[in-house]
Amino acid sequence: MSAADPSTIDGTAALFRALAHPARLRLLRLTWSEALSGEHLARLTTLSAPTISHHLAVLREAGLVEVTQDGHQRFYRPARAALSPTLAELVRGNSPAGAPVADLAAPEAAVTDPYAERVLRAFLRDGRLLRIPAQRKKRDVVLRFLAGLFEPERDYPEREVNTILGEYHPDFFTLRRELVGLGLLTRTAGIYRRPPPEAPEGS
Amino acid sequence: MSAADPSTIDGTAALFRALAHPARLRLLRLTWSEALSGEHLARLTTLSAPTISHHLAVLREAGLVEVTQDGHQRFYRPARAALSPTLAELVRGNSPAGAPVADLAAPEAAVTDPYAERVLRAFLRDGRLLRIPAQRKKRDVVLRFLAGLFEPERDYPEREVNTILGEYHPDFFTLRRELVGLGLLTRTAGIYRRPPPEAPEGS
DNA sequence: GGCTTATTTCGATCATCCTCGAATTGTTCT
DNA sequence: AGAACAATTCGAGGATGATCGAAATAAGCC
Repeated sequence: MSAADPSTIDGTAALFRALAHPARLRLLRLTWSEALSGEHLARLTTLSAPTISHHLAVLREAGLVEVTQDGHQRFYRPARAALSPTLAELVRGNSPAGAPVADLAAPEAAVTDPYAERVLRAFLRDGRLLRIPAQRKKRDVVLRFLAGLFEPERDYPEREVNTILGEYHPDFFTLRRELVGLGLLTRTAGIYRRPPPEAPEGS
Repeated sequence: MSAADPSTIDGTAALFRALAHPARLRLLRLTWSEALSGEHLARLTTLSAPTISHHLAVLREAGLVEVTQDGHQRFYRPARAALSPTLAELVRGNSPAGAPVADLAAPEAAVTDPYAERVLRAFLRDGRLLRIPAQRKKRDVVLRFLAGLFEPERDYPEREVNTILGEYHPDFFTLRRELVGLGLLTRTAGIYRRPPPEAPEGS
């Protein structure tokens, strides 16, 4: 129930938030060499028992400490594995090894065409578009994939379109223009829609 | 004037605080592959220009982004060096290489005795007491060093004694008891004092 | 069962932070 | 100089978090 998932942006922010208070950093330092009870920690710091309990709960919620119960006191120690990644790995959402992110990847993009799959694998990395393909055929593959991010028949204000496309490439403007140019999105009065899958193009 | 010093606990907390918001994580991600202007970022996210400016200022204050001015816009990119340490290194206050911390080390401990110096170097690491020496001679050296942390002739409530000693070792209780046992601290009515340097012991 | 100790929950207060509209500064172009 | 654009500062609101006293929970001990 705890340990906010660091593969999401909000989860990563929660992890950093748990570390963003000097009292909690001190608790991790004090317990580094040996596990300590909450009451012991309350006396080491100048904080009250409820406050220590609160901070330990935050650290536990973030998966940063491990607890072992003994008698009627609990001993806390840092969860070293959770502290092993670098800031850069966390910021980018990488697992240290290279595990799949695959989360932002494709809400609907059940890609079956082997050629399309190869192109997407080449241009998408970690949920981001490395660059916009220059070749028209490859660019079409990418644009169709991006169109799949939008639910058909739903209204999207321009700002939302920009946000969605911007997750994949900073130049959302070019992507948006090309999507409209191919008819994969339609624009009327500043509102964008993805046409129903039946009629992708008529020419 | 910026870039809160991560060798202090408060500085480290400030660094984590700068990373503890999803909007700022997103900004770092969006600028990872290419530097972007603030206005561009404002359109990629759904945030207003002042809000983006605020978040970029926070990141800059923490030394997490670099700025290059060009025309009348500024391009931001992540400061990768600042993002290279692991969480554990930051929590413990280690520089990744092994640079000196030397800050909590010794307010007054002008150690001149070469033997004492050798003992302290062996048992103190990064401003913490690795373990309490078992040999009496070595333990005396460490206890005399710890006594040097207290100003002579000043009143210390027990809580403050615990805090000061606790910075060096979790078992501040043993340390306190031994300091009193050697007469390096005196205790009267719950108040601790370090006696004047003239008369350390009479036996 | 009562008593003690360690931890947690609750409730309230106070401080900090986020967000944006409006206004300001600084830069480029004409 | 004046217009246009990007960035920042200022001020206000709403939200989140830190801290502690008091009370509740839980686990040993007598």
